[in-house]
Amino acid sequence: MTDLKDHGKLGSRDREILKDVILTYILSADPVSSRSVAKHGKLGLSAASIRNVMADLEDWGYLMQPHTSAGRVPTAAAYHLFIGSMMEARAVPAKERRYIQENLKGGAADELMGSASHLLSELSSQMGIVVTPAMGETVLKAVDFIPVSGRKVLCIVVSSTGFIDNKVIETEEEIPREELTRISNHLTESFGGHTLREIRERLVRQMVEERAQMDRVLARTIELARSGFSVGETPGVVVDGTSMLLSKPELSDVQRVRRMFEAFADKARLVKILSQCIQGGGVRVLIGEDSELTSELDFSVVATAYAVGDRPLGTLGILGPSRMDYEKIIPLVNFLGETLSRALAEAFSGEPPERR
Amino acid sequence: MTDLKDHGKLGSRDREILKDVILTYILSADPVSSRSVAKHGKLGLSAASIRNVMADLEDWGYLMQPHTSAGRVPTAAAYHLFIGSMMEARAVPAKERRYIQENLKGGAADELMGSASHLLSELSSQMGIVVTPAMGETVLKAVDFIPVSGRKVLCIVVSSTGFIDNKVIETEEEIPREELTRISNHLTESFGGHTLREIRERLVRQMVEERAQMDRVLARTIELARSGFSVGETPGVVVDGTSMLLSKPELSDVQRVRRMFEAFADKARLVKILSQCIQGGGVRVLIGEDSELTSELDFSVVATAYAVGDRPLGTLGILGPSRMDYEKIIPLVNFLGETLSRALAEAFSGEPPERR
DNA sequence: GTTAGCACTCTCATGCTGAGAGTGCTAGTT
DNA sequence: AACTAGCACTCTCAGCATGAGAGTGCTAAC
Repeated sequence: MTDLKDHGKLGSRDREILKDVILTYILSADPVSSRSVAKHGKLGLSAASIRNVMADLEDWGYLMQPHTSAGRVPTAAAYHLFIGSMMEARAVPAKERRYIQENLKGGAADELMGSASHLLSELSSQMGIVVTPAMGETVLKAVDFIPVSGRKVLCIVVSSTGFIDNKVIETEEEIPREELTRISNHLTESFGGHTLREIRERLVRQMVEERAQMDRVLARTIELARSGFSVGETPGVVVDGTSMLLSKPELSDVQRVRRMFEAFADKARLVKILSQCIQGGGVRVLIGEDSELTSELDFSVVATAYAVGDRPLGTLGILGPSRMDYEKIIPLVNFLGETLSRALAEAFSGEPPERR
Repeated sequence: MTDLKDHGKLGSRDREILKDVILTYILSADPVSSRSVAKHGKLGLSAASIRNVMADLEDWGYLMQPHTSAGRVPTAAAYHLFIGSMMEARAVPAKERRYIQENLKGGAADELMGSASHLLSELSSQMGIVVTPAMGETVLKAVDFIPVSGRKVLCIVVSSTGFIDNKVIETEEEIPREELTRISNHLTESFGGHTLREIRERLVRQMVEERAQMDRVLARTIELARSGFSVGETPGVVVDGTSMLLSKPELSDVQRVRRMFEAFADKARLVKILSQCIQGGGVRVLIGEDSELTSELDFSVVATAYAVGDRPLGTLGILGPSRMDYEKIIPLVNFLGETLSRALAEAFSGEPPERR
């Protein structure tokens, strides 16, 4: 708004006070008054002096008052500054670590997604979100074709990380069971280890090149693979703990609750927001202004990517009012990202990857 | 509350007035006054006479007033009476029929569940719920075992109606890929057409009887089948249109919204409520008193079972404030149940079943 | 059996008031 | 020059009274 450039101008006392305000506000949800900072704060200043500083902080765009003579509330800029350079992350307590690891052990990939989402919401008291990989980007482990009836075939695709997707496709002619089995074995063996997208592209190229001398089996193989592998182009979203948000004071108004739900009904938007976090490692935080959804509601997103090896699969994170305990939540999201990555890798390779 | 036994005592005029009150209330959500019935109603009675009747109806437990000098509101008993003997069901309009049929055509079983739930909520403006079959009760179409790593095997079970469930199981020793394929073929061929529960039971019996002379392959088969077929014992729930409910005037209080969400977080309870409807054909309506959830919130459930052949698979229905348009919603739920059943049967048999 | 009339009750929106909280400013202190 | 005490000012919020409006119940007349 005003001079955000002079971060540097913030003296150490200004920073100390801003930090105090933010921490208090995160805890209380009420606008913070100069008096309460003076009392609670470590620096032995009077309320009046604090007031001066807070007025400056407001000029610089870090604080705002809901109305004259309410206390002051941190802005998005303040949170950014707080997270970037004044926060002291609190490591995830051993107890929670153990709890997470126990609940994220073994199981099929889709169960892992559910557990991760639930853990996020439970441990952060916010809404937990996990974006599952778009099948097209995953590495093929196995294919199976099951004749359903007539020319309909159920195609089941298993990714190397244990995700499963399926689709009913309709072939041009009825294909006998044995041939389906042969084809699926063939595809599994020759294409395992590549992404579905790669495979599709390769098959299409092959089809164009060899159109002339294709035999029937090859033609059928290509037909099946082309339609079958178009499975799950769009990633899914697993959400948990919506009711957590309802107890937050910022959602005491039904209108806001409604707007929130309408926003969430559009899963594609959630995916888009979360996906902003997939690039680059580590945890990313989106506050207010960064997206339509969060700004309208004064919400924030803390998210990170999970991956197997160097292949990013999806994102996971939490969503809640901007006023949240970043010192706890950022390490939590980080840890969950790592643990989920490891759990998936484990399912893949069979052995736990070496720990650093 | 008071003499509900003398339903018979309701004269035709009483019934007419009660019906008017219910219809008006469903439309307006406001307590309805004697005056409005007198004006709007067909019978040319004065407000005073209507008042007398309404006082009687209150004594008999069909109406209640939120407070003296508000209008009156129908009780659960009134709704039951209305649905049982005074409602005129409005057939689903042809346009909606077509819309439903188009959206419930083909596709894999899990997509069908999602579509059905969405259609329910969209067309009723209430929350749509579909309970998916517990895998244990479905008929086996095919099994597949895919080696994951070491002794871990991914077991994929396909039901004859196209539902898929999967599970990672850990075997006692590593089993080579070819043997897994042989075993899955064997199981698929010899047990297709039976329910998972039956198969498990039969295998366990077999294991006990032949314990002595079991060869290794048989032992492994039984091991795999036992653990693999324990898949999906509990049914799933697909919910859609939660935000629809938020616009209802009865949820203008955040506390209620919160209680509702907390109730819904417990999917098991939803399943239990909906499952009360699975027995007996047709549509069932639960109003208020019938369950903890609905009574606390003044909600109702309209649900029916869907089935393939004579085998009931799951239930589907809507949930919303008791004040809902039963004349429209009951036929809607009924039609959706039939259409979903047919769609699933079609996927199963390949041909649309004969129509009556 | 029906209706008109009227007193009564209850809710709800409105406006007022005083208490409380918090600020901004100024003048005085260190 | 930095800090603080004091004070006037502003804004919110809860409580209260008030009056309009809606709806009922009852009674007496048709």
